[in-house]
Amino acid sequence: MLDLKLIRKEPDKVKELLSRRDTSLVAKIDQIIAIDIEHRAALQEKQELETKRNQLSKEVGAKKSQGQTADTEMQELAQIKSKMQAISDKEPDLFNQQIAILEGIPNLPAEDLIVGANEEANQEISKWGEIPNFNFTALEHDEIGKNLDILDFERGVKIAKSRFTLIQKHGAKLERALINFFLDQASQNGYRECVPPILVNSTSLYGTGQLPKFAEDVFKVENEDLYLIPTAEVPLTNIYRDEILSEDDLPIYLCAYTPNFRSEAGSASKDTRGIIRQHQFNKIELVKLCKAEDSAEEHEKLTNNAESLLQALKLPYRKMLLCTGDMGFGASKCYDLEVWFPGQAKYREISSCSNFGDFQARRAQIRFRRDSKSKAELVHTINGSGLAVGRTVAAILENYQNQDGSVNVPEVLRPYLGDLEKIEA
RNA sequence: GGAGAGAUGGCUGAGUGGCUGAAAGCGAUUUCCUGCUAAGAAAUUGACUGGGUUUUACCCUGGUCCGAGAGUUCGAAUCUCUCUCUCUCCGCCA
Repeated sequence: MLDLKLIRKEPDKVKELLSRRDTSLVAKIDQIIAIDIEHRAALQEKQELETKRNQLSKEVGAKKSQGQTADTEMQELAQIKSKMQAISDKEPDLFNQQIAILEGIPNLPAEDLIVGANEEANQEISKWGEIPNFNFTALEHDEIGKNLDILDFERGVKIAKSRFTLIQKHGAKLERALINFFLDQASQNGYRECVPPILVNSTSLYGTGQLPKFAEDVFKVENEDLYLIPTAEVPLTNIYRDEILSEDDLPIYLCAYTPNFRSEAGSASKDTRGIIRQHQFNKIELVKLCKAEDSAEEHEKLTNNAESLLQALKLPYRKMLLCTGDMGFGASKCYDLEVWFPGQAKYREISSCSNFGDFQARRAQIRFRRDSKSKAELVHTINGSGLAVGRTVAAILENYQNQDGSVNVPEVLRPYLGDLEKIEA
């Protein structure tokens, strides 16, 4: 959520930055400012009435305790009360209108981003690794997985529904090996390993920005205020919700392996084959809470942490800096890591590393104090995948495939698989 | 699932209608004191927010907040109702 004070103070700057994302947002800022003026007038009026009420009530109390009557004061109070009725309905109403609009406004993009409407304007920052040159026709991962009997799409659908897949045998082992490898790496990089709840309440989803705007993207538990997490970012970021940390606590590095659940509403015919886009998938998430002045550097470091995993697995990838129009709702700056899929002959996102600035921290009220005298300040939050496990499995199947249908195991994973070198049917 | 108890500031914990934004203790900060440390003394110490002042900061002056929401009352941490959560015991269970 944007800072209302910033909107008041520098409306033109806010509008200019938001228009880089989407020009239609400018009107919303104007709306907020208009309501804000009205709201503050109403608030002032209400507070003046409250002041009077408090004064008179005190006088009534004083008189009554001395056995005197206080009819004049009581009459005046009755008048004030009826005036307050109207205003005390209006004031919170205006405030709620303001918040409702504010909740739907995305974060300001960082000033140095390329302005663009969609992924076509994203900027390639770097490329790593060599694209494998097969002397046979490379298969796509779903084909390879079926042939090896490690991906069972039909039965996944039977058990649940479409976009659910049964992973088994060496596929399941590979999945587990990756989870362990990623967690070990995260630990080495200083991240605190967590096993958080994977059902969270609506307040937590609000804190990270999934609610209220993106309610249709998450699965909700019936008759409970609980949702399946779409990413471990939600529970991890919310660990310190409504808390004031001390400066020494920062930066905080957190990581967790969790399954993630997404309804994929609106992506009906996208990626229907394979395990690229599933309702349930495993991911290791990296989260950082830090001071404002450190967030740019911490963001770079977190992205490097994610990149180093692809490098260790020797998977070719490119690093994209997202343009203003392609970024997620809460991000102010975002790198996507895209891994090469030889079967599909294209790069696909495998990690998204975002700096949220204070956008999430304001919603979740995560603050810190520099010393005992200073005011509480919002932290900055940063997160990224390190990495999406299912997509890594898919990438390994495609990049490490052999002509005979077998798949080599990346060297770095062999210790995790009892020194297995090759997955064969 | 059944029965009961409870929810107050960074923490412990008083407070059953006005003198309570909140006793007391702990912790923290500042100052004083002893040659350092330890001990001791004093003061300060919640969050959010409107307005004034202001480059900020500081300051001044209001308002709201004692789990959440609604109600009673001139006045609610305190009374009533609804909800949420926590704890204890019993039952069930990985």
